[in-house]
Amino acid sequence: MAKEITSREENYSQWYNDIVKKAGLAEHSAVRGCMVIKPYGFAIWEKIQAQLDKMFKDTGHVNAYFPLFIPKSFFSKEAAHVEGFAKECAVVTHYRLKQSEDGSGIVVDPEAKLEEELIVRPTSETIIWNTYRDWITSYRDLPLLINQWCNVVRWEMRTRLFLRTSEFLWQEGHTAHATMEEAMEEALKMQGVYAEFAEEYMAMPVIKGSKTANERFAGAIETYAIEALMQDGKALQAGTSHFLGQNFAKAFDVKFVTENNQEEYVWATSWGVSTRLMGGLIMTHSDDDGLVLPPNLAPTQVVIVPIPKPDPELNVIAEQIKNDLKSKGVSVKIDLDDKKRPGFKFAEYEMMGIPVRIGIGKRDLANGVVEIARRDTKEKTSVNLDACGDNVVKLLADIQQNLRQRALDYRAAHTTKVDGWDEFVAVLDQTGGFILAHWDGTTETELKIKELTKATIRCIPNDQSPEPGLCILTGKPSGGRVLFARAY
RNA sequence: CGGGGUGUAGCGCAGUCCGGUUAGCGUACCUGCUUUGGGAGCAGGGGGUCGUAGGUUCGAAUCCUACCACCCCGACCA
Repeated sequence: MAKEITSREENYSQWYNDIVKKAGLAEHSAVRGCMVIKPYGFAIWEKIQAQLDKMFKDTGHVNAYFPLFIPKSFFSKEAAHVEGFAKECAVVTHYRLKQSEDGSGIVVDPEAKLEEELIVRPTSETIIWNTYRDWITSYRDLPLLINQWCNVVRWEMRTRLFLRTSEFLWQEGHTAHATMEEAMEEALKMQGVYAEFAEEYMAMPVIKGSKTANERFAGAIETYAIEALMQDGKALQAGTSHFLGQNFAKAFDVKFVTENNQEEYVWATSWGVSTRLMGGLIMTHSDDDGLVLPPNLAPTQVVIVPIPKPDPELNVIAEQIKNDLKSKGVSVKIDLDDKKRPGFKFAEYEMMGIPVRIGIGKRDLANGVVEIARRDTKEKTSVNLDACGDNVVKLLADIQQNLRQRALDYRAAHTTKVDGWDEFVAVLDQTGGFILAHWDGTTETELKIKELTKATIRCIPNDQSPEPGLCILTGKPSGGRVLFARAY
């Protein structure tokens, strides 16, 4: 019992931390607020990256890379943007160190002060739009559809592994368009890409919606988001896509000439998802035995464990199964470690969330079968050796499907329509989860509700149906329900 | 940034109040033997600037000061 984790019921936060650590995903570093992503955690991130990157390419985007540092003056060109990020920026002021006068160590050389301070990017709109000015002159240059994979820094006061760290990895797409309609369409398209990725690959159901003015990205006209529901009943914003209007084009003077020889400002979008997705992945599926990974994102989908320990006869069979599965596109690992016993390995692979485990023992072999165990339900079945490959392929698809269905069921059971204030408060405290309720549309009311209950408006659902009602707080008229929740 | 807590072997902890042998326990690790179908048993062994830097003292894990990091709860955010 070397690696027990805290149960969700006992302490959800601790459970999350235990999984991140004990599944070998990440750990705290010596640097405040910054994490080390360990090989297994990074392998999952690489799977996420690879799939998203493919989806971006399939929708016509290309990758590029822009600088980590942004001159302070660029940063302050778009008023709302500066205001939104000013409080959490790391600033580079000097470019040299030297031995201190008294020999006690290294100090910042006061003579090496930068003429203009550099901001470590919290997001790259400004440096990118400053560059786009030179790249865009004609309607023929549009649309410009660029993405970059990089790190960003937002100086957070309170951090949690993957969910909120001072430095994190993400991708940010930045596109330029000739018309408002096209930019709007792009922003919605990428919200759709994120939603598809979340549902099909992460098996994490999401609600697509737009943000209220209060929750909108600094500098955006409209922010679209995907919102997921975690197992503790709290919402997680898993991706955002912004329609930026002409705000950045005007701030950085990015104009193009139309077919009719008219000079116009460019329309913009930006969109991003981050390593925060890892947090969502963990909290959507995992259980008290450890991580549970959807097969589509598991670095290793199947592990083969010879029982009681590897020997030539078993290894040959294991190798056959592995080759068969590999030819079917499944990633497989055979555990040839003869120092650890099977029970230990079972627990270890469950902690790591490997979707399928195949046990091969002499007793099985005598009967021409292998034991197949699935991580999501922990069911074990005996399967004929010749049917093993097909069976596992089917099982992986089934696990992917089951995880998604389970998450959908959870969400359905934790989404409540509420019409009165007392009920709103009661549901928040007892059931948690998403609440669909009427709101009068003002920021003032939204903030008041947040102050009273800590719940925020996660989004105005894209598929919101018109329905007259009364605001749960003020009783003023509302045209439709919005999605409330306590959030990460 | 406020309130509370923690920091001693890879991990988990005792010892700290009330300073005084050689800093201990569990686990992990190494060696050997016996084991092996759900986290093996026995025996032996290695591993510590007690978070960092100062200070008090004959003597500091223990007392004092400052700093750093992390955890929990708040305010801010992806």
